[in-house]
Amino acid sequence: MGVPARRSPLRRKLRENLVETILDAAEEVADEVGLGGMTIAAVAERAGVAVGTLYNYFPDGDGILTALFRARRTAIVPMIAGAAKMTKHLPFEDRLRGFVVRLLVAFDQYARFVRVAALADREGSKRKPHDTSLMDETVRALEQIMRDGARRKLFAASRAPIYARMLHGALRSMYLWRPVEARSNSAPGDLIVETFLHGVRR
Amino acid sequence: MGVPARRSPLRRKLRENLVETILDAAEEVADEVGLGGMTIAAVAERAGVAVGTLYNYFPDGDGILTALFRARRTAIVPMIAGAAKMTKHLPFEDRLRGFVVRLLVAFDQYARFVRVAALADREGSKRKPHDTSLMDETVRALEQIMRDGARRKLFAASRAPIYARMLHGALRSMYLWRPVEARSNSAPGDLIVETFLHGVRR
Amino acid sequence: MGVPARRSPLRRKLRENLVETILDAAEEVADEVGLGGMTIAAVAERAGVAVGTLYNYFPDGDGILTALFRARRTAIVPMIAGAAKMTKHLPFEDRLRGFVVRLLVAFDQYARFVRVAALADREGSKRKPHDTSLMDETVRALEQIMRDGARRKLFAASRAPIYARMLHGALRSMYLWRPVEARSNSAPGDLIVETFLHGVRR
Amino acid sequence: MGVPARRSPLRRKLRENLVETILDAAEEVADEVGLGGMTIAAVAERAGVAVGTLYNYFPDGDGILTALFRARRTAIVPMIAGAAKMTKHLPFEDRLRGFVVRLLVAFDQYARFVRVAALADREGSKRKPHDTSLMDETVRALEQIMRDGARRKLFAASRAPIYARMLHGALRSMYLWRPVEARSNSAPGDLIVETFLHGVRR
DNA sequence: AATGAATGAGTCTTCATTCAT
DNA sequence: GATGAATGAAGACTCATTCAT
Repeated sequence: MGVPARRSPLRRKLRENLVETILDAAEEVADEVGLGGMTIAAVAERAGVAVGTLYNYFPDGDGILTALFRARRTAIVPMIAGAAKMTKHLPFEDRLRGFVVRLLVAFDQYARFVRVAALADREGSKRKPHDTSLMDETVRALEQIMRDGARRKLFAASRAPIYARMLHGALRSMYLWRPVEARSNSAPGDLIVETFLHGVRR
Repeated sequence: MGVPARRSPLRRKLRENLVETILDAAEEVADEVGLGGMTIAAVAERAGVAVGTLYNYFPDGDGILTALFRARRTAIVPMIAGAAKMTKHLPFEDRLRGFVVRLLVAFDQYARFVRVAALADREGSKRKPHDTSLMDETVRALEQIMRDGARRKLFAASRAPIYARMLHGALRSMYLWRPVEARSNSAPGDLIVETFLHGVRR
Repeated sequence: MGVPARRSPLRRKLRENLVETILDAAEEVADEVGLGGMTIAAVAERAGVAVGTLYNYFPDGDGILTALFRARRTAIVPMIAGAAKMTKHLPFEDRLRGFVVRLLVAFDQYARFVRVAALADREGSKRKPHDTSLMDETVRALEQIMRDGARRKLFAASRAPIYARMLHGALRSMYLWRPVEARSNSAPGDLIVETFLHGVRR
Repeated sequence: MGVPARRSPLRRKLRENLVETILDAAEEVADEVGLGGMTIAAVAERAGVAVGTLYNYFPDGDGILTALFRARRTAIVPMIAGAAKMTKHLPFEDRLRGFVVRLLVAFDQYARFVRVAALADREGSKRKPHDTSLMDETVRALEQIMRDGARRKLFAASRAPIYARMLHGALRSMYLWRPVEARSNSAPGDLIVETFLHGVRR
């Protein structure tokens, strides 16, 4: 089955929030064996419930993933949107710095899911393509900030979408790589942003 | 026991080179439904042969993917290595520009596979993790160029790996996005490189 | 993905003891079409369950046969060993008579399996060679009794293994033939033993 | 495939007698991996010909076995019949001794096939039950001899079939066991016959 | 006549989903 | 609601048989 086992008595954290327990389990399993390697049985076992129980809360296997992506999105997207909004009044460079710092903080808070989502964007699994809103939202927020920069005549408006993707990709690459290194180190993110900003400057 | 065979009116294009036909079919299918969604039957149908025929050329399903990755790697990695070597004598900035141009040309030549490989790096499918040498090789070449830049005192040596990943991620992101747009447009790649180079400059 | 389940109107006789139901089904099928002709689907159908159910109880097809041989061995071998032990104190001839009578009673109780096992000893099927302990155990017990006879100077010790195999083969041949005739007839077995005993006498 | 390989140049013993070459190959393979484990490809490889060639000589896979059994029967049955006939004039005991000696000589001449046939009698393979004439013929000849003995009032006529099977089984068991030991040793066979004869005597 | 690649039906095995308890 | 055994469609793989060369 690929997934270790960890026997049932765990996760009994009160039937109170079984939905969240199941989503956590799915997230863990997906992180360990990949979306394509995830099985309903493994999720149920990790959650400490019977498979049938999953179907009391979700219509089917994809429903679990859909819900997981929705739940995390509901938590993370406002943080991204908030980061964009809270820095709205700042000059372009400070805004980008502030946004990215907040973005990475948010991502670290949901590190496991971000890992799952980052590897799932457009993933080639047998499952239906899932919600990519995390990436989409990040790119969208970055694009908005870039358009802001363009509006301030720092660069041509046509560059905004490319810059947004450039920075997104750079951060993603760093993010997926960093785990190997020490965590909770914001230096790489800072370096990327500063390099980008300097590069954008006239 | 057993039943007659019927002559297939299907693609008989290159019965001469069935292995390549099968690999192409696998590449197409993987590009369309993802590595995890790929089935032996789909590959066989796309290749215009019976399932049994695949097993005359490959030990099993994973063997097809292994061969696909090996075949493409054999074609692409030398192009990457060659791009790195051919630009060895150039000053840092010119070298990076030259390398990336050649890199993107190579990738465009193998666009479908690059898409498959880019989405498969570290993918979480039920299949064994496959050859990631395409990404690895690209990052490695970029890192070497970056170390070259560090040697020329353009930036601290400790930044080389981060810069390599930064640029790699930026290019990947642009590459996976661009397909939607017009192809054969080197502008986004140029913009990314120039922005990066300017950002790195003192 | 996946499709509904239908309540099976089939043999629900001992849902309580599905393992034994499955082993019985395998035994029946093997007796009818041979070990090599046995298919998982046939066993499942005979047992009145879906194929998937077999895999809830056994790791794979061979696992079913392994379990069948183990189960029957567990039941029969002690009967053989018991027959040998219970007759230990008797003089050679009486011992052999007593042993064979008990042996045949035991075999008649497990007639179907004995038939399967007798035809499977050293069988050349595509399946892994299975437990041959039934034959082995019988020959071993006979050999021990024969050594007992040799110890009592009834014949040379070197003859014990040959005599054991001689009697075993004679009984096997009779056993596999008799089914065609009336069962529950101990006469042929008695005749064989008496003939053998007389033949051994000086 | 189970069967080693032994590359093609062998067995070129002149296309003269391809049929016999193929039958020999089938016999060897069956002896090594069992009837159930035998594949057409293995037989073809062992025979040093292409699979298609087999179908020029036999209608299908079973046809090869049918032909093998027929060919060997054609060779062996006359030897058995001859042994029975040549000893016809002898008194019962001498006749049985003479017959068995000749029988075992014949069997040793076709040891490989006898092994295959002995394990195949009623074998549980996925193949149709095959010609069992070797066993049948042996039992038949023994039965005839036994009836001869009964006619001479040495024992009741009803015992003839049982005695025939008894002796057949005893010899079979010894025969399948002996290979482990030194071959070309007629002592066990003699012992069995003498013991039987003594046992039958009043 | 010989070849052996191609064929595809038949089997085994997995796992999402159901539902009686 | 929770349970988990039962279900069977779907996918992987094997190998007897065919037939173009």
